[in-house]
Parts: sequence; structure tokens; C-alpha cells
Amino acid sequence: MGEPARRLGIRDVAEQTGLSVSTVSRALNGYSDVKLETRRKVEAAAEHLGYRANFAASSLRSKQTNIVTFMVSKPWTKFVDPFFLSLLDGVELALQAQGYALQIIMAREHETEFEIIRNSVERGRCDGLLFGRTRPEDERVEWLKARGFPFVTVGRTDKSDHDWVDVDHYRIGHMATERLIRLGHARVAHLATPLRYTYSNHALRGYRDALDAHGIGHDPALEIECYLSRKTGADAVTELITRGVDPTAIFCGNDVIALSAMEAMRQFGIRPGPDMALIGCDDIPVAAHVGMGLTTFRQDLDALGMLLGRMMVAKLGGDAGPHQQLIDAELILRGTDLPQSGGRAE
Amino acid sequence: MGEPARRLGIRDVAEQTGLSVSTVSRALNGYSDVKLETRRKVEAAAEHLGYRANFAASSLRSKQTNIVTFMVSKPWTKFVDPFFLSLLDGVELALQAQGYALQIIMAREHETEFEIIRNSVERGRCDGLLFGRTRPEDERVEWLKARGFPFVTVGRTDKSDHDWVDVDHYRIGHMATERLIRLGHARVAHLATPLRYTYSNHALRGYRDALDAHGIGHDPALEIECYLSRKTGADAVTELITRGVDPTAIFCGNDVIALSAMEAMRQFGIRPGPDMALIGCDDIPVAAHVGMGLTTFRQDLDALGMLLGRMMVAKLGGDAGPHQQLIDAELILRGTDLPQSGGRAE
DNA sequence: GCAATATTCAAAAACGTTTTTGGAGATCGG
DNA sequence: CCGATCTCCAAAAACGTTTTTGAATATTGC
Repeated sequence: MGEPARRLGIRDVAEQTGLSVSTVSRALNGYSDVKLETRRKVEAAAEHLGYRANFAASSLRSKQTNIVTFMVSKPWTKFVDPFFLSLLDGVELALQAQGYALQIIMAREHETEFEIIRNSVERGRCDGLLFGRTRPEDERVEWLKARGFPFVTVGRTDKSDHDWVDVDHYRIGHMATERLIRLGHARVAHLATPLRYTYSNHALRGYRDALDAHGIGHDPALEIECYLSRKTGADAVTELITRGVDPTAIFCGNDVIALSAMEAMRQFGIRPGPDMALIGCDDIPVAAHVGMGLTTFRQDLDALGMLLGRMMVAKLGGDAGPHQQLIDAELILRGTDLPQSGGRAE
Repeated sequence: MGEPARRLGIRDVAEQTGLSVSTVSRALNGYSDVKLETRRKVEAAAEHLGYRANFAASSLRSKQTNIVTFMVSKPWTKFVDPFFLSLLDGVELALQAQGYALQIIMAREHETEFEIIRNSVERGRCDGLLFGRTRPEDERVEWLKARGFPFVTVGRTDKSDHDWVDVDHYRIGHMATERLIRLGHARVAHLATPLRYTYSNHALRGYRDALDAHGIGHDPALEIECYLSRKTGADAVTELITRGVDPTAIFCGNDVIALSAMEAMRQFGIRPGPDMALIGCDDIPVAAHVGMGLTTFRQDLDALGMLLGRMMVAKLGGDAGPHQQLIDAELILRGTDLPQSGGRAE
């Protein structure tokens, strides 16, 4: 009868080499108390047999997975967000250099985010956790902190007493608004990204502070919160115009909102740029190609990702930290940040 | 002194309920031979204690992970390829509906692809494997087939005797070329995606067959293979023009190539569309915004992804298959597929 | 040359579950 | 009312590693 076709195990390597199972394990895992010659012999036998340690078994015994999980939240799964891939590319690079594997899981529903984290941590599926879209008061952050589980976030909380990397959206908001003011605009609107996220609040504060610094108070009618769908930038512009708020310039929290806003402007016969100045954020690929080109901010996401990965590796290596770092974005000047024209051509 | 702070285990749930460890396990895993009342009690206790089965242990004993791995290859990690995220979104949806988790790993170097697959399979890290960028003769496919490990690919091999989903690039190539011919173009060039991939060959065959069907032989000088970087579409156009090959229309294997080609055309004073017709493939977001809009093909990637996921679930459920399915792409008419103008305006 | 220390390896325990095996009590048919 | 069949659960084995423990041999210091 045919053999039961047992799976190849460390035992087979031991038999092949005439060594004990424990020695084989120690040789394969790079322990120092095994003679070089022995190690070579073991490695040769393992290679020859095609043996690899079973993941579940080794992770059960050693209590580590060598996996870092990045949880991507709904908005990132829904759009082709350049934020996503470039960032991950950097993270992966930094992790694999230290022997860690990057695993990506998706949180489709907003409510499942926490559940996914709990599951990953409590079931011991990974050694460290990465995620973004942090909120001013973030349940996930608090829970992980309380448990002492290693994690780094993209974005801060209000307390910010954990490890994070972040793009300086305060500075972005401030610079964008100031530039528009210097171009002669007195009524600058802000179409904000969802204010449940911390970074949106930072951008908003930057916007307001820039206005204040120039003696222009902020007008609630000029501030509209947009959600991450394709339409709300347009809706916001429509609202601004139909209500007669009449801004002459707009700072948008991201390019998707800006693009949507531009669409609405054209419907109203307003030329984005000449008739209404516009600055976005993110520099998505379309930004360079739409109309006369959208002026926006670019972030070095590769660098941000590598930073994120390196922080995680440092934490996992026992470095207590704190690990916190702010990244600057670069203003990309294109065609939509034009001076106040004094009214649109009829 | 202080308790050793042991990790919460199934034993604790057993003690809490006064049941045996085995019964708790069976209750939690939905076996039928446990009284409803007992099951409820166990679930309540587990919930109350916050217990979750350790992943490594359960996967070691049960020999399954409930994980399906999608390996993404280098080109997909490098660009913001819409192919990627939409596809994964669909896959994830189909998998999680059946209790499987989607895990994504990246193959940065081309050469590591195979190594990653071996590692995943031999170490028992997942129950099934998904990947794309298949080649006419694909080492990965052969190896997995020989091992009998469950996998589905995006794209076929020459033999195609495994499970796959694919976009019908033959039809795309045929339709695009035929459309250009009907518009009066006799010299239609083809900027192909890398021919090491199977789908590129299908597109090329479609292109050639359409020419043949109209009594136009294919001219090797009109066929240029482009690699997936931003520049080669431009390089190819430059080559066509400087060599005096003078096509009046181009069918591009994808939109990135087409966009790059358009850039080069403009440098030569050739207007994409009026002076040289152009059809791309993929309908990346920029395609709608560039110039007068790029005519291209759109694929329903969500559907493709869900199909992929459902096939994997079926396989894992024991359905022997074969599971093979071809998906049609939709022609999106925009501004670059114009009739032969008889020469460009000087 | 002898005790002390280093080096190298083997045996066995441990990791936390699921699965196998089997047995006690309940239910059923006649 | 008795044997047969079900229902529900407990005890123990098993999964394939890594880690702990300890012992044999080789090396060193004096």
C-alpha cells in the first residue's frame, strides 16, 4: 500500500543528518552554540530535502510571527488612493530588510476596524500593527496602548502620546490659505476632509490661523465638511454659490474634493483658477492633467512609509521610543492658484 | 509575588463554565454534538472573558489557516494601478463572506515571486493562493499544479489547464484595431505591454488577426514592445516617427503607455486624436481628463475580483472545477479615436 | 595533570488548540 | 422492562516546532 505521505518535518532533517531534532532547529535558527560544520551540514540537508519549518508550529512555540499587519480602512479600499500603495511600498521595504513580512488586511465597514484589531492582537496573528485614519479620540489607540501591543499610526490623536508618523496638515492649511490671501483673496473657503479624522482638524486650524494672522476672521459659512465620495466637493461648491457666500478662492482638504469642486464650478460657468482660485492636497495623478493643472501639495509617501516601517522595526527590537515624526509636504504650483480677478467675466 | 499574567486560554473558559476543554472547543467551533444550552453558556463565558483561540495553535492542530493569500507582483506595487485595488476589493468581499481572510503579500523583485510562493505553501501560511501576471510558460503555475495546492490566477498560461479568470485581451486587441481600420486607418501601430505576459500576446494576436481580416498584413516595424515604466510609450512613438514608419493610428496595450505616447506626440507637434488616432486599455482615472479624453477599454474589476474570490472559495470547499472564466471589457469612446485625416495640419 | 570552564549536542518539556476515542446517561422500540 | 441507539460530554492524544535542561566532551588555567 502507499505510504501515508507524511508532511516533511524537522524530524526528517534530523534523521538525514544523524543529529537530534533540537540541534537541527538551533542550527536553522542561527543559534551560536552549534559548530559551523554542523550548521552547514544541516543547511545542506534541509535544502536538499526541501524542508521549511511549519509556520503555525514555530509561531506557536516561539510566540512570534514575524508579521506586521497594516490595516487599511474603508476609504482607502474604495478609491484608487495613491496614498495607499506608495506608503505600503515603503513600509514593506523597511520591514523585509529586518526579516519581517508585511501583511495587509482590509476593514470594509467602519465598525469592523476595532473588531479586526482585536482579532489580530488577541489571536496572536501578528507582532505589530499599523493603521491610519486616526481620530482625535481613538478607541483603537487607547485599547492597544492599554494592552502594550506594538503599533504605529499614520496620524495623531489629540493626546498624541503614542507612536506615529504624520503629514503636517496644519502647515499645509496655513500655507495654502496664506498663499491665497497674498494673492489678494479675502474670502477664502475651506472644503474640509471629514472632521472625525485628526488631520482634518489640523488643516482647519492652519486655515483659520492663517486668516487670523492677516486680520481676517473665519466665517463658518465658508467652512464646509466634505465626505470622501466623488460628489461632495461639487455639493459644497453648489451650496456656497446658491447661498450667496461667494468665496473667491477655495482651499480643499484633498484633490478628490478639489476635482469634484472644479466640476461644479464649470457647471456654474465659473472657471477654476481665473474666476475662483483653488488649492488642493495630495497631488493625485489626475491633478496634473485636469484643466490648467491643480495647484496642490505633494507628500513623499515612500519616505513616510519607510519611516513607518523603520519605527515598527525599532519598537519590535525593543527600542522604547517615543517614535513620533512629522513630515512636510511640498507645494506644487500649477494653474489654479491665481490672483483675485475682481469678479468673473460674464 | 505578582501572577505570571498567563495568556487567556481555552482552559480558562473551561474552568469558568465547569465544562471540559474539548467541549468548549467543540461549542466554539460550531459542532453539532453539543447541546444548545451548553453552547450558549460557553459563548457567554468566552465573550465575558474576552477569549479568542490562539491562531497558531488552532491552525497547527486543524491544519488550516482560513487565509487566502494574494501575491502582488512588482509592477503592481510600483504604480497606482487601478487594476490592483478594485480587484482586491472584490476578492475580499467574496472571501470574507465565507469566513476566509484575505492576506496580501508583495513580491518586490521579480525573482522572489517563486520564492514567496514556495515559502507560503511549504510553511503552510495559507490555504489558497491568488496571483496575476501569468506568463505563457509559468513556473509558479506548474509547481503549484504538481503539488496540488489550491490556486487561481488572473491570466492564463499557454496550456491554460488550471483555474483562472482573465480579461479577453484578444477581443480588446481585435476590437480596437478593427475600429481604427474602419475609421480609415491603414497603418495601425501597436505598442504592446511586455510580451513575457500571456495577455500581451493575446492582445497582439487580436491586433494581427484584425489586420489580416481586412487584408492588411502586419508589419513588424509597427509593433513595439513597451515595458511598464512611464517613458517607454514616448520612446516607442519617437522610434516610430524618427524611423519614418509613420502610422496614422496606434493601439496601446494599456493607458499608461498611451499617455506616455501622447506626451511624445505633442513634442513632435502631433495632436493625439486629430493627427494620430489612439486607443488605450484599462481606463485609468487620468484617461478621462487628459487632452480630449483617451478612448480606451474598461474592465469591471470588482466583478473580476469577486469571481476570483468565489472560485477560490469553491475550490477550498472541494469543488473540483475546472474554474475558468473570461471577462469582456467595454469600449469607452472618448476623443482620441478619430478618422484618418489624410495628414496633419502644418 | 587536575579542576574549572567552554563548547556542542540530545532528551524531553512546552506552546494552546482540535480531534479522536470512548463512556455515561437519556431515549426509544418492542 | 430490556437491549439498542442517541445525545452529550470528558480524557487524552496529537499537531510540528522551539526552548529548557542537563550531560558528555573538549579546552583552558595554574
